[in-house]
Amino acid sequence: MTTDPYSSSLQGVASQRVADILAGRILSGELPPGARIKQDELADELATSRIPVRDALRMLEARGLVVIRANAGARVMTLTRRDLEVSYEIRERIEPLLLADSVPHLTGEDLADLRKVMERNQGATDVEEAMALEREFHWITYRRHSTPLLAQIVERIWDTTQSYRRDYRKLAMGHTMTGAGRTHDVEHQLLYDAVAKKEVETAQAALVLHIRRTRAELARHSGVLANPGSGARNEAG
Amino acid sequence: MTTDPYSSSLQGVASQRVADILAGRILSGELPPGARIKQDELADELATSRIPVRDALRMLEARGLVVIRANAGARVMTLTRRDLEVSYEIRERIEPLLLADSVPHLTGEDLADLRKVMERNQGATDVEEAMALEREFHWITYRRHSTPLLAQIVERIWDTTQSYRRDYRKLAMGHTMTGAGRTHDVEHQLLYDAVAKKEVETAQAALVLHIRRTRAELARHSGVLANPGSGARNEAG
DNA sequence: CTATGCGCGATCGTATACCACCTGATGGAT
DNA sequence: ATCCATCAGGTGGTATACGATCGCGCATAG
Repeated sequence: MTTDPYSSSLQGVASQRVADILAGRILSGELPPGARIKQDELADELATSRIPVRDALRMLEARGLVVIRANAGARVMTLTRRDLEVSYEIRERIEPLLLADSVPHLTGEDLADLRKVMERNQGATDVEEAMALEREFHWITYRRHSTPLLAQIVERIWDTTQSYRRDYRKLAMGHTMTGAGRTHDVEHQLLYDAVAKKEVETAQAALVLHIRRTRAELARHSGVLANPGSGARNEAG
Repeated sequence: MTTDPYSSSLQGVASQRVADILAGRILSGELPPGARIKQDELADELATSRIPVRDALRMLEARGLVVIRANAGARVMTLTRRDLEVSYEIRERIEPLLLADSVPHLTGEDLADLRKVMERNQGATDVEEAMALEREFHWITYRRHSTPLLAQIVERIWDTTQSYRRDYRKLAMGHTMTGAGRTHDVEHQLLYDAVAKKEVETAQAALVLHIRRTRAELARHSGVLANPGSGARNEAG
């Protein structure tokens, strides 16, 4: 039970329940990018009718987790290498905004939580655990934001890129465990220190560094990761 | 007719048709922020059942145009002053990315279109016309992008802020028609010149200036515009 | 052997009817 | 005057049915 920064409450509403379950499966990698999602099948499995399933799919489309094509079904969102690259460029530019909005209002307890997660992360060896902790770490720094709009955009990007980050981590774990892993930890430490001291601009710089280096790392390895990039300029019907 | 980066055609699909109509009403201001949307009513009016209407509402929720609360109905998205401010800060940071991605690939015809729209805009006095031309102008500069993800985010922000921009323009038209209006035109000219010369960084700078100044202008007048801002830090169930 | 077109099945989209539940408002009791 | 209970409107969900559309395999032509 990780403290997922997303997870909406509302248990009684079937569509929300379906959406949560589906989102979990996508974010956990159980449903990989490109996987087809059949409405009947899912409705049957979750003991509900197709309407909540359809509603859930629309909700997930809103979050960028699935893509729906009329009469052709829903599939888990796929990103091209370029999309992934762009996602990081966007993060680099807007997450500092979210951070600056939150940091001044973080409490002592928030900082304690942050430190705890950071330290647990430094000892983590399991990919799933590391991903969850990484996510939690950053979202604690964003915890006291007052800009849901911005947070939603950021979260959406985290969600849509999650599967690809996982693929990378699994790949990287084999041969860079000590090198890249350590750098990652150092960056977290830098970010934590700046956040704890409420040095907003330093924290922003640390965050940008962190995101940019991760992007570069990911780009370096993206050759082996799948994806038939369509180098098309805009779309035309 | 703005160059919508997605806008699926598909006329046969009722839900898409409903979504398009609803989006039009919201963007035109016919349905102002906060307006309630009743499913039965809309279904009846458009001679369809509630299912396509629900689907359409979910689609519009995905675009950030409406907000759906379980059992409490759908309403046109409302932004607080803070949301509006943040929207502009986001635009300031990510639209230059989109611009840089597109400008190098703009054709001579694109530039001709751009110039045409700019000149028509300089003579426009009608608020609706000016808004449409403003939108078209910028989207022509983005026309040759290859990053639908980024374009989608940008378009979403344009959509959700449209009603508020309209309110401002209507307000400003009365007493700043010559002052602010001229500045606006000059900025467009600066952007156009840089784009035409394919000076990407200059164009980006001009764009940032344009967005930032618009934001400042809007903030200055936002006092009179509605909105009961909830100064709450994050949400808590 | 490859390419083109056809047709059928699997799914999706939509319609209808009905019940269950939530929300907001109305009105009465303290 | 404030608070709580009740009630209608409206949405969420279920069940069922049927037309429309897309993918894919198969037959046929080159």
